[in-house]
Amino acid sequence: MSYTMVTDESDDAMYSSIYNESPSAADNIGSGCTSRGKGSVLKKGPWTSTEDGILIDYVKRHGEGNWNTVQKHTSLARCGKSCRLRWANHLRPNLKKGAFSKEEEQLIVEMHARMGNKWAQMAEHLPGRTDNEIKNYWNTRIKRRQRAGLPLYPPGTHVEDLHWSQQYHPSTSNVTDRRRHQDILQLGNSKANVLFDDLTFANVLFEDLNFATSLLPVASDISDMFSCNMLGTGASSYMSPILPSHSNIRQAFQSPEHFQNAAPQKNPRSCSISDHPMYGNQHRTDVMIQDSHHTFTDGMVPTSKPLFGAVKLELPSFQYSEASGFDQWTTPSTPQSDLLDSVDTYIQSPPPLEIDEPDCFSSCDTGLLDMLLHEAKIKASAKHSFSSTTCITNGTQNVPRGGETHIVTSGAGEIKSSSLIFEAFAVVKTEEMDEVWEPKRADVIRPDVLLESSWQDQQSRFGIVRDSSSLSDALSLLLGG
DNA sequence: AAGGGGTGCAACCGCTGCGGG
DNA sequence: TCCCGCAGCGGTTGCACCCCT
Repeated sequence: MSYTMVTDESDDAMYSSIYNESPSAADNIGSGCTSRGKGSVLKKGPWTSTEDGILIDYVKRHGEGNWNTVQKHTSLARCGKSCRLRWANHLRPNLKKGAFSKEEEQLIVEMHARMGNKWAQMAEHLPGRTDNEIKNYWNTRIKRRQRAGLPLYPPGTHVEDLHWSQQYHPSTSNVTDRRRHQDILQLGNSKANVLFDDLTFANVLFEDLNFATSLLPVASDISDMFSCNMLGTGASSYMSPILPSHSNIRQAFQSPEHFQNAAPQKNPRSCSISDHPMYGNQHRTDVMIQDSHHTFTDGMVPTSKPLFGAVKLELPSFQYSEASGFDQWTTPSTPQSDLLDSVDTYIQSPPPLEIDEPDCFSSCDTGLLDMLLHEAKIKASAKHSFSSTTCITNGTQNVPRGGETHIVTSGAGEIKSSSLIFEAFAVVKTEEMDEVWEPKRADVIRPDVLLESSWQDQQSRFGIVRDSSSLSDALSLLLGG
């Protein structure tokens, strides 16, 4: 749908009446445009063609910038911000109108996976497109995919599996990002919230299970199953992830060293989530799904509205510094060393901690494990064609495909996947809220830890040669092997 | 045909960063 | 160093249009 909001001359008069003379006109003066040049009330609302012409003429004569002087030098009763926006989004030359092309759509998806809601930065890589356009597109896309029950990122776009970790990495999330998350959640501190922790982990699990989709054909199904069974929503796996409040994270990780100090360095096995300020002392958080117009449960949640236990679901953003050279990334022929390094590190690294309770699964088994395994067997038996060298970049454009370098062999990926699946069972277990759960492997699925120290470091630090055999066995079970 | 909800675009709002005085 | 104004960004809202019943 495409239509212009420019009104004709008669509308101009109408809007003059509405915005400048109506009793409510003063109410239309937002704090963003408070100046009242020439003693007149600044106009708001849709632009008229006359106003457009005036602005275009002004820019021709004076160039862009100095938007606040537009009102002084012209008859426009618009604030500078409004002028700038109008020019940038509609009037400036070389603007590309119309629907996004497939290439543009894919680029947006991949950029969002990498950048998060950095619309302006995305617009820089889409000539002729504005940040507003991209933002609107993304928001509607989110809703579309949400309605369709699809994951936000199409299969094959796996960078999102990384940026969850990246976003929670204290040293890489910038101040602005952190600030913007301050109002995500207002969680109290009175008592431990096991469910909050559970859902947090569950979210990570879903992400990782989706990640594992390319490695494990059954993983996505498992993920969906999890979302239905664990959360009881019946929605897609992306419907109701719960993330910890960033403000809490900020408190917990005021410095990179903070976690290291607080983390169970001495004896990781003795780590309890409740030991850490990030995970301890959380209120129980229930899942609230809003799905009304302009309310996003996926990717964006209005932060100006009170959230009852709901969390801003801004998708994990694989935030890169501007200096990281995004252009390189957009050029397929250029080595994607940074991204791929992350990918490879993330995927190929085995879980850092062993499952130290041999009876974990039995004690944690709520029946879901059996169901999962059963389901996995069925699916695996139906998918004999599963290759042990599944390319993790299947379907993505910018991550090079194929080639040993970028292919994750079944070993590590499987280990991770199965490990994460098993992680979930501890999570499932704790849905029985009456029990006090003391996770022994909290830092296994804490992305900040995963980033803070490499998997390999974790291994060496904890003196763990990963118990990969058990996990491989588990995977074999999942695959019906 | 009508109306009510959904959809998508345009514009506004609040905030931050930055540069100049 | 501080203050102030401007530019820009991201989130949010308003509203015209679409579509379904």
